[in-house]
Amino acid sequence: MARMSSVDRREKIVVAALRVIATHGINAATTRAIVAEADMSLASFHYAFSSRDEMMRELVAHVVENETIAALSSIRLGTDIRTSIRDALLAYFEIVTADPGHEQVMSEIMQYALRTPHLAHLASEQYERYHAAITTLLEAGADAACVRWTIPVTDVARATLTITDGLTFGWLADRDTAGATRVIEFAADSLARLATPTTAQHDLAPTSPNQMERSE
Amino acid sequence: MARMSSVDRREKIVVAALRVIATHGINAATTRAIVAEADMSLASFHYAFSSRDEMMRELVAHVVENETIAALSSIRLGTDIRTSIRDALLAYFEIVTADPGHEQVMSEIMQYALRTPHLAHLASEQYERYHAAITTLLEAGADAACVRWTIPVTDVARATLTITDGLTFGWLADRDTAGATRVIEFAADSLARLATPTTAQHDLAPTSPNQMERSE
DNA sequence: GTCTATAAGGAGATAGAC
DNA sequence: GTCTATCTCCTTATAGAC
Repeated sequence: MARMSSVDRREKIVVAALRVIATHGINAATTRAIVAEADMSLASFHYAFSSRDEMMRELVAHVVENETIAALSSIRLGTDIRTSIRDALLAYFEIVTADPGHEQVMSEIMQYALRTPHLAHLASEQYERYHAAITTLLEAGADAACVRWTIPVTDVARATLTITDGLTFGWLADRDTAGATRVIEFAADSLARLATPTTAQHDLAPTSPNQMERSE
Repeated sequence: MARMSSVDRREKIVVAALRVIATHGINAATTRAIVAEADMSLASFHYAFSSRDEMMRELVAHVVENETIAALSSIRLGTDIRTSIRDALLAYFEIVTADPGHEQVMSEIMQYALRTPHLAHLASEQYERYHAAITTLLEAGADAACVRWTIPVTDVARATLTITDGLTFGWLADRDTAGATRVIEFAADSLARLATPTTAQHDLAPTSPNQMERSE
């Protein structure tokens, strides 16, 4: 095996560990299984990391840093906010169904982090990154559709994140793609109702923002 | 230790295993940790179960059979459907926040089941039970409020389940109770819009109470 | 820097006394 | 039926040759 820099070797190990977790679950991610996947010796592992725990810390950090934007890059925005939301949810959901193992890995790693006191803060940081990314997307979507959100956009983002999490978890449990698709239609309707056209210049809010009239 | 029937001994072991999982996570649920919690010897464990796997199968089945209704028994129905839904979601959410460990255990066990080919069907069965329970509750709520659902009640149930799952997962990650509460308000608004009064005797639907009937 | 060999301990499971 | 003692395998981690 050729020499490689310490950083590359650590990266290689982490990526191999992610593959092992995807295939056999986080419980099977022993150092032996990981070095077999990475095609290196057990000693090389402990040359790169002082312990398995240290590797797991780096793995969680790696996931938090690299996983945020991938699912959102494929989103296209349109001029109708409901359609934009629906398409975005469908695009996300298609990523989930196309690679269920990936979401299962994310979920297992989050659970591992939540169980590990030193890593728990990384789980909430990961969640915060998703939240921020969706917030940005919702703002861009509103601009493109010439609408504004009638409640704080961060609250719209949290509702959206709640729905994507629920869709993911539920589909992993029962694989009911048609049912999930119907929920997406409902969610797109409901979230779109939180937007109102910006063409009217007055910014007078209606008495109950959640019951905004939609232009029919 | 006094003798106990085989069924009692197995039950005692399963309950002890659940306590271990709640305290230290499913990875720490070794046979040794479990028998220590159950205050019995290692040999007694293998007298009751032929293997740890067999115990885990029974544990998952135990959870599936006993966990369904607990969260729903406290729900009270009112005459306003939006309020009923909101109160029910808040009641569920309060159960989650009052005992976060419990939901984490359920989540870990579901994940374990999904990873174990022989047990995967139990995960979907568990999900189906939740789905059925919520369906029943939604039907009773609609009756009490003199409304009917404008889309199949099973679809309303799936949307509701999506939201409760998302609320749970998200709150476990970031513990933002206020944010979750705002999502519940949004969800109650959105779900209530799927109902329409039954006071008018004709079953002619009002003009497009929602867009769910839309299909591509 | 990377390897082989091995230490040290934890895991599931079993044997055999009582 | 329940116990103690033990087997065998697997785990993380390290020592020391090259």
